[in-house]
Amino acid sequence: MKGLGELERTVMEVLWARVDAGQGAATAREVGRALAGDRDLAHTTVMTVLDRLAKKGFLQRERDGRAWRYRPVASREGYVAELMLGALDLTGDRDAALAHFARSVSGDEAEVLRRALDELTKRPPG
Amino acid sequence: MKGLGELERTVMEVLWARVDAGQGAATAREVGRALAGDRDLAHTTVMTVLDRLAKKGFLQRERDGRAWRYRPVASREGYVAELMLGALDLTGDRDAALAHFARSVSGDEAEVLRRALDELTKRPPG
DNA sequence: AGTGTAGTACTACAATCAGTAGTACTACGA
DNA sequence: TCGTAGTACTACTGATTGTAGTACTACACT
Repeated sequence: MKGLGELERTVMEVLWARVDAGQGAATAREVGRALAGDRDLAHTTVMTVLDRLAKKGFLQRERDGRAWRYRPVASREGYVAELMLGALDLTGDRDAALAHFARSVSGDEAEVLRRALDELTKRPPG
Repeated sequence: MKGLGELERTVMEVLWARVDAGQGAATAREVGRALAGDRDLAHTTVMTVLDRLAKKGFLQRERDGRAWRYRPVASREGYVAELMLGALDLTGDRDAALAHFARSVSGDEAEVLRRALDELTKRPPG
């Protein structure tokens, strides 16, 4: 799993937020507008980033008239989980790394993990 | 947390293996020898990588005569756990990402996680 | 029909990072 | 004093990312 740059992640964030808001895929123009204020990027810059993201497989695009609409392929959580799994792959001893990780999260987060694992037991993954 | 390059990680691997083997910090020459066969790098290349790793805070170095000896600051597991935590920081909703992650590991790994979390309960982190 | 606007594809350029290594200089043992 | 090991410093290259310009096309409105 490749990491993304700062701007690339910001753009993904915009797209994910739209998913959360129940809005669909966005055009470059829309992403640019969402970014305006924060960053004042040239329209082509936004297009380039969107295009690269799509080429890297993070976005899927579909035509809407002459324009393209982009939507995230994975959820934000899915992406983060992928990154974490990728980190895990960097070591020979995944179990040791996992155990170490479990010990490094906060108490509340440990609870979240426990609960998710419990759910797993009740309703095994499909 | 910055990610490391391929060679950088390989070098860290050599140093971590030495820790596992109960050998201490290594000189550039020793790292180079450990790498030989796999890769045939110039001595200065190894030195450069070691130096960069130290500047990035992954290695600590101490004098041994005229030479430097390098040793990892963190354990392999600690490093991986840091990476995973870093990925987690990329999202606003850490809990959702954690839960997603818990659901994406294999059954055996879920078990490892559970056990580590159980240990946490018995013997809280200090 | 002509013109402006939005949209695309293609190209480009600078900065940073990582892999790789050379050079110049120093210290030490034979 | 000569070779060897070691360091510090510098450098080059390719890939990635942020950033954006240019050229061309489609469409709507006057």
